Amino acid sequence: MQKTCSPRSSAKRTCILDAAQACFLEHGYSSTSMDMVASKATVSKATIYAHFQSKDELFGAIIRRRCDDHAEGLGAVTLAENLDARAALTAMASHLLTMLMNPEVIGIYRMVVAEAARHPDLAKAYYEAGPLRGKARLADILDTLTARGVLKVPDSWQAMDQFIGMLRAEYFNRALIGLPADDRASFDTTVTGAVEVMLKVYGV
Amino acid sequence: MQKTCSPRSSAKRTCILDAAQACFLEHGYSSTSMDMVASKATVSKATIYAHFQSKDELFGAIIRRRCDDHAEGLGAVTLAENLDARAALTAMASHLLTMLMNPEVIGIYRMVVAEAARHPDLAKAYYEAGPLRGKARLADILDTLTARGVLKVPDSWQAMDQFIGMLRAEYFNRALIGLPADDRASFDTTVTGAVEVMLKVYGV
DNA sequence: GTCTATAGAGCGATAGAC
DNA sequence: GTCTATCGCTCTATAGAC
Repeated sequence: MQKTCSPRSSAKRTCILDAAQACFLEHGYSSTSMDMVASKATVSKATIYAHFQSKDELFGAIIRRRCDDHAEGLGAVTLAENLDARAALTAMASHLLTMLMNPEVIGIYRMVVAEAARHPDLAKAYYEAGPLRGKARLADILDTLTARGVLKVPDSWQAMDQFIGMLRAEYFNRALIGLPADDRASFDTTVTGAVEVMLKVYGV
Repeated sequence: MQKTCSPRSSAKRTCILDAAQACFLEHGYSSTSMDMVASKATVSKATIYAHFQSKDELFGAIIRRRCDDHAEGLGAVTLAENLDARAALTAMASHLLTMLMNPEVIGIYRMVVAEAARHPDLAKAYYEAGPLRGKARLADILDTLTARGVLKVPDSWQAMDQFIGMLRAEYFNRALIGLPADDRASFDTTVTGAVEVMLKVYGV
């Protein structure tokens, strides 16, 4: 469909994206050089510039590609017909926290935070393609549970923010800044605690 | 107390630290050059290297200095004698969220997150000097409120994590990645919502 | 301690052959 | 499209005068 072919999903292009992603995740945006990416992708630097106009554009392409994957991942959170509130909330929580703790997801988030000041447009694209879609999906589930009568959530967006906030608390935050997990806040205590709070506040 | 004097709090040293902090906050660690710092501090680059061995060491000195300030700030959250639970929680929440939204605090946190992979020791120092001290102080307040009989918090550390998590949810997260505030999540709705949840779950 | 000047390395991006 | 070779620039860090 394009003039000089340059297919969006050529093997080389994918190879460059994979290599660049690995480099960015490991060293951050600014500290990753195009030579490093070229070396990792086993192509020449000029080839990279044949596919991507600049380092910034390469960075953006990676963020966009990953966001699509995240969105797919959260779309997979479906709701079995006859789950009670506790089971449904627990499924949502462990699915979400598992995704948040994925090293790739943490790496992308670190980069977005780090480059927020200089790439606000990228942060916006990331937010809308990733977290926002996930939140919408999960708020929808809360509304469904309310409609079924197993929960009573007046404002599903606010409740969702609180739910996600509790899941992204200590356990996730330590991982985000690279600290080892603590005894006091584990995966299970975080999930169970957040679910219990939701049940007490929004249970029928 | 040192050989060649080089006092830790010389005027030039403080001046360099102030300038470097401003540059790091604005451009991030990697994108800040020593020339920029020298220019902003109106000293020569060589003078900076007379006070700090490397760019890394300069970065560390700034983080450490700021952490002391944060700890002081949270130490100021004291508890009036006859506050009820809602008033006490609201005071804690607005004080904490105000501090979190401070551009300097956000900037420092961004840098710690961004450099977490390459400066794990710094992240640890930051966490222990900053968030950990704050959490200990606030968990202590929850215990006091429980002792007074106006709250019933079985595990003050978990409750504190959940409280802080809700405060650091959407409203803070958007600021962290540089997005403008949203209608749905404002300062007031975040504080009020978190307090209401805490009251419903841990109220007497 | 503080300056000017510069070394020495690495960066993003491009030219030109094929 | 892909390569080799290189430009022009900026970076961290240092040398040497004062």
